Amino acid sequence: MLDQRLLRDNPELIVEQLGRRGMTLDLTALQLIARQERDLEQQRSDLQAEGNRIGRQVGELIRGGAAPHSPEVQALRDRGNTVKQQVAVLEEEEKALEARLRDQLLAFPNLPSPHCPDGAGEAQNVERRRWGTPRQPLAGEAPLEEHWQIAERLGLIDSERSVRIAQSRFVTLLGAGARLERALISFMLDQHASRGYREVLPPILVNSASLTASGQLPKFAEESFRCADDDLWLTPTAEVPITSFHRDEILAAEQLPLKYAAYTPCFRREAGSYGRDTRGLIRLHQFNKVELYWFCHPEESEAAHAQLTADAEAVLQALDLPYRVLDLCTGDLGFSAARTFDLEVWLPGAGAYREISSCSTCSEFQARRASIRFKDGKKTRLLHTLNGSGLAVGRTMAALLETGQHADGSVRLPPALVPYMGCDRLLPEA
RNA sequence: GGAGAGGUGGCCGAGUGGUCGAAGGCGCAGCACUGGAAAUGCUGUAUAGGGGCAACUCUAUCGAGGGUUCGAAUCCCUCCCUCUCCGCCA
Repeated sequence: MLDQRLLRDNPELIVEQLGRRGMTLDLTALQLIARQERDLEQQRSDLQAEGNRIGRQVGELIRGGAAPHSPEVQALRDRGNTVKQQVAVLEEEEKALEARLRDQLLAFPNLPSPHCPDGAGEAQNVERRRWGTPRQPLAGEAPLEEHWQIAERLGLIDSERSVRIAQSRFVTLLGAGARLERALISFMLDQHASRGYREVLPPILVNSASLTASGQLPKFAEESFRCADDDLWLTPTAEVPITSFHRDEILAAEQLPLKYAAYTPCFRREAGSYGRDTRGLIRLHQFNKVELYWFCHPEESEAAHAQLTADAEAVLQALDLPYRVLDLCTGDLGFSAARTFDLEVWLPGAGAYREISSCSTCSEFQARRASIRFKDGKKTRLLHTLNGSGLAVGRTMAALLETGQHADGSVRLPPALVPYMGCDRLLPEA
């Protein structure tokens, strides 16, 4: 959420910075509401001060021996009632303005970081670096298979029966496929734990306040699954429960940074993506993800962002999966993010880089929505939140299958996974 | 799901209509004492918003929301949550 004071005092900055996202805004009306709201608040609290004075006077008079129904006391009572009515009227107006203001403020995305490259859309994302050598088909070799072909051939997934259980865009993992998923989750969590992250296993049903705090609500309600009879939703990412883990808290500066690594299933409706990535593990309504999350001091968030991204990259490196890092431009930035590095893994079968992690700093945007602060000396300040996938598990499996595919039909696994899998390759079922 | 008890500041805990944002204690911070520390003493120690250069000041907040009253932590209503017992259950 944006700062109300910024809206009142310097709306030009908001217009300019959201302009970098491609938004055209006129905030004069909203600024007026914000100022009216403040003026009303001033009037109302002055009136309340008078009411408090009257109340105190009545108390003093009665304690001093005045009869409760003497004309003097009665006059004060009458004035008190008048004041009360006036306050009620002002309060109602004030609440209405406040609600309008909040609704609108909640719908604005975060201001992009000054370091975020300007651009209109994904074509303007800036590639920062590459790691590893993308596997290409050898001359004369058969074309490389896509992961879903490999997975079906090896009996690792069953998509058709999953439709029977749920609907399309769900998969069932089987045998070595199920085991590989589990191995990857353990491997990722172990690696992050060894790098200073505290492991978390949060609730995966979350309430509306939690979704609002991290930015999915109110604008993106159609992206999440909702439980009809409760104020509960299936979490679209562990970012949601972790943000709200510390909602309404004031942390000590010495506690920062707090670093969490959480495995959760994630649920997304993927509205508007019909026909895209319909096969395999790339785009599902339910997928597993290990999420990295930092709560940190505002002055340290830029370094934290680099570190968090490096921690996500370390997983790809440990798995020998080539990737590149994109610095998302302002036009491609997510709602809550001030700056985002996407990690794109190389999929040899598809012959393309595909997003496998998105590492964002949300500056104080989520902290303000969730009211998460820390004591900076005498002052209480909003902290910064950062999140990144470390990694999306299904997509990691897809990359491993395509990268490790062998002419004999098997899939070679990277050495790091051997202790978790108990084997170094996946073989066709006998 | 049924029955009962309860939700007060970082924590414990007092407070059943009148200067209560809230006694007391613990914790924490500063100062004094000390060679240093302990002990002791003194002082300070919530959040949000508004006004002011500042000192400071006004308003709100005792689970949440409404109500009664000139005045509510205290009385009434609704909701939420926690605990205990019973039921059910992995």
